[in-house]
Amino acid sequence: MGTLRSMVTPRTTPRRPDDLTLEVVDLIGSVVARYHEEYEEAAAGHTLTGAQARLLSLLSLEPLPMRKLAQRLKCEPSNVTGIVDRLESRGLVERRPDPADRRVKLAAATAEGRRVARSLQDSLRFAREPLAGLSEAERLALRDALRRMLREG
Amino acid sequence: MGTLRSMVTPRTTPRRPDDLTLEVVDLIGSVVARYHEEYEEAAAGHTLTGAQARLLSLLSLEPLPMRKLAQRLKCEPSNVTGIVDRLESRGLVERRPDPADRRVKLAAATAEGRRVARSLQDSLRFAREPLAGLSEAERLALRDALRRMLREG
DNA sequence: CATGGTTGTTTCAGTTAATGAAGTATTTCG
DNA sequence: CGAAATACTTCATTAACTGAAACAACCATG
Repeated sequence: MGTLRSMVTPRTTPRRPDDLTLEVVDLIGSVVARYHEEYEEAAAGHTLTGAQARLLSLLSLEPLPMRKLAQRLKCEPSNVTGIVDRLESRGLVERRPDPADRRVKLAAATAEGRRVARSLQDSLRFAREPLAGLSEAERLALRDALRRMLREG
Repeated sequence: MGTLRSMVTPRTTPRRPDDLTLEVVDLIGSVVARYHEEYEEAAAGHTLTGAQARLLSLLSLEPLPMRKLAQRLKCEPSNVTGIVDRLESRGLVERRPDPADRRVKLAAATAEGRRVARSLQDSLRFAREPLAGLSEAERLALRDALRRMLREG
C-alpha cells in the first residue's frame, strides 16, 4: 500500500521520520521504561512511592518552600501538602517557618530523611549498570549525543 | 577529570561509578523527564491520562486479554479493569468474548480508538524533534549505544 | 465423569496522587 | 491604610493502584 506511494512521491513527506530515527525513539522509550521501573523499585524498597522519593531527593540537597517544590515537581501546591504530610508523619521531612517570610513554610529533610535519600541514591545506582557494557569512548559519545538532544527545546 | 584518580587507584573502586558515568546517568534522567512530560502532554491533548494512553496504544496494534494488558503495563489485573472501563465508556475500547476461552475477555480498540491512538502517535512524534539536532552518524552511534545498554539485564 | 485446583476477570475497600476551588494568613504596594 | 498578590491549607472529586474475596470456566487426575 504505502510502498507504491513512496516510490512515486519520494520527497513529498519531509516530516516523516526515517527508520533510524524511529528506532532510536523506540530505544529511548525502552530506556525510559527501564529507568522508571528501577526508580519505582528502589523507592518501594524503602516503602516510598515514586512521588515521595522524588520529593525527598529534592529536599536532601536543601530545604525548599512548598511552592518551589510544586514548581520542581510540576504539580499543584495543594498536592505537595499531602506528599509532605505523609513524609512528615514518618519523620523523614519536617516543616520549618521561613524567618524571612512568615507565609512560607520550608520543607526540610530530617537526618533520617537524608539517610533514606542517600540509601535510595545508592540502590538507584543499580540503574547505572546498563552503562557498564559501554566502553569509555562509547559513554563519551553517548554523553555528547544526549547533551545535544537536550540542548534543543 | 577522573583520569588522575583512575591512574592512582586503578582497581580499588570497582563499584563506584566515575564522573562520566554519573553525568550520563544524569542526562538520561533528564531525557526520561522530558519524555514523560511530552507523553502526558500529548495524552492530555486528547483528554486521556497517561495510563489510558498507554493502554490504548497497546490495543491499537491488536486486541489483548485483560491479563496480558496487566502484564504489559506491569500492574494488577484489577487495575486494568478500571482503565478499560473508562476507555470503554468513551467508546474508544470494547470488550469481546474470546471464542477460544470463555473466561477471557479481549479488550480491543474501536475504530474511534484507533483513530485517537494514531493521532496520539503523531503528536508524540514531536518527541522526536530533539533527535533532529543529531547527524546521521550521531544517531547511528546513539542507536548502537542504546542497543548495547538494553542488551544487558 | 466428577471434583478439586487453577486461571481470568470483576468487585470492593483502602491508599496515594493529582486538580481546582475556597479559605486564612501575610506581605507588598499604590 | 487598604486592596491586590502570594503562600499555604482544606475540601471535594477523580484516577491509578493494590490486595482480598468472589465467581465462572477450564483442565487434570483419580
